[in-house]
Amino acid sequence: MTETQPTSGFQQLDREGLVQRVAKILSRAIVSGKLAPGARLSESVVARELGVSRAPVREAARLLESSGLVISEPNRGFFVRQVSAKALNDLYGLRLAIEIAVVERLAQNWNDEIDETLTAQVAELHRVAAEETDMFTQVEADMQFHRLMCNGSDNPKFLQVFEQIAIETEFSIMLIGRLYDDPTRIAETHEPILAALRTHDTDAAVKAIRYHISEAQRIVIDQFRLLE
Amino acid sequence: MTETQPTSGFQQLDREGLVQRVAKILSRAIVSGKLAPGARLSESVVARELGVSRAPVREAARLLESSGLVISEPNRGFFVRQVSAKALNDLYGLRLAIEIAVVERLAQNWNDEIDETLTAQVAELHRVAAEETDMFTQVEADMQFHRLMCNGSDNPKFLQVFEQIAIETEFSIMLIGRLYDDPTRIAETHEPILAALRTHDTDAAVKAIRYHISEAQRIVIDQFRLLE
DNA sequence: AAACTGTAGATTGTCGACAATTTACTTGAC
DNA sequence: GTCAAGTAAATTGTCGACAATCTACAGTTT
Repeated sequence: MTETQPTSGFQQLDREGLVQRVAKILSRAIVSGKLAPGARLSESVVARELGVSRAPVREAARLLESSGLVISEPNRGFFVRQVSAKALNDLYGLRLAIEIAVVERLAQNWNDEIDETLTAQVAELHRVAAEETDMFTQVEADMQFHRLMCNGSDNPKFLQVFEQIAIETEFSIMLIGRLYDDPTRIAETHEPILAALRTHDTDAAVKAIRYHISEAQRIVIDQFRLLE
Repeated sequence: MTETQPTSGFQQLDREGLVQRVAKILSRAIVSGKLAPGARLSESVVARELGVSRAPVREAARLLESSGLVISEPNRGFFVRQVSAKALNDLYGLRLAIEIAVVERLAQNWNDEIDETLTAQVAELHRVAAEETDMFTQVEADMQFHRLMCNGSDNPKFLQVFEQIAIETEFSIMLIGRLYDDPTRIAETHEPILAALRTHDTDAAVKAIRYHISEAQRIVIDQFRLLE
């Protein structure tokens, strides 16, 4: 429906604006830990380093502000956000609320397409666990499973909030510096959720997701407190 | 704790930036319906009308974008968001998920201060209903009750998401143009929630909020469909 | 007539410069 | 030595101008 001209196999060339590119670079720098929490994000410095003017940098920073990676203080500039154990804990609280609603819907609107997608993602989880890939890949694969669930809920709002949560969560996990648990075990703990959804058992699915998120929360928070 | 200089009763004079002021003006214009959904938000026109340069207008528009009032199309500018019945329905779905989590917490962490605050707000609801104030005031008072609940949940994340929801909801209700229900009845339907919370009855509170939100959802959506 | 091409006007995207504000440092009084 | 006031450098806030892009309309071809 979107493809109007399937004549030649030309690939859509990069039409994303300067602002988006700057935002991506900055967000990578923050999530990967190159910019420590609390660090000042100087417009002039970033602009000079990237060889652009300050205007796109400012807009990119505003974008990052709305995804919660940086905060702006009037007349003082942008700073990489400080995360506290409490804030991280609260984040998981929000995530639980969202994901409970999502699995409730999924259990009712279950179909083969979603089944296939989620099953494949659990397989992917096992694959990256076995191959012992880097932490970023592991965390991303985990998040992707939950993202797919939100996407399958048929409510874009859940996905929208989840994306925000995902960015902050990854940010915090990267801060911890190492994976919080055995990757294989993480892969396995997704299976009860899937099993419950397959049988349209709403209560079991809610219980499974509640357990899953709470476990992740406990482990991450424990690890995080060690840094404070 | 925030007051460091309680010497004289001076009021904090307007230190909020130009961006915030522009954002507030635009947001008022959109929510009040002066700018119809789908309308283009021309930077140059707005800048000229307000007597400022385009830079602050752009930033304000970005701010509004993150609160969901406008959307930006690259190289084409900003447009007032179109809302569909489905989107509005989804919004209430998200709101329900959040508020369920909020009342669960409130039922457990109940204290006199919150009790007092919420009771006062229900009284306020009855007051504005009796005085037959304008719709905006009515809706705002309703939202304030739920905002106070989120605020009392001791999880700023819930409040943050709620604020986003509140803006979009008010926007949609203003679109409908008239109040969706009898104000007095609205005021009354908040009481079961409060009653359940007072007795720390989590299940009853969840049931009450579920009923409350679902009713509002049903009424608003029905009204909204008439516009489409 | 329908569809493509080209051009002119308008709008957004980006930039460098100046004004306003904050920050760091120095100076001076107690 | 400590604290306050004053000053200079650095940084953000805002602006007007130019470049890149889009939109609409006219002209041309089939």
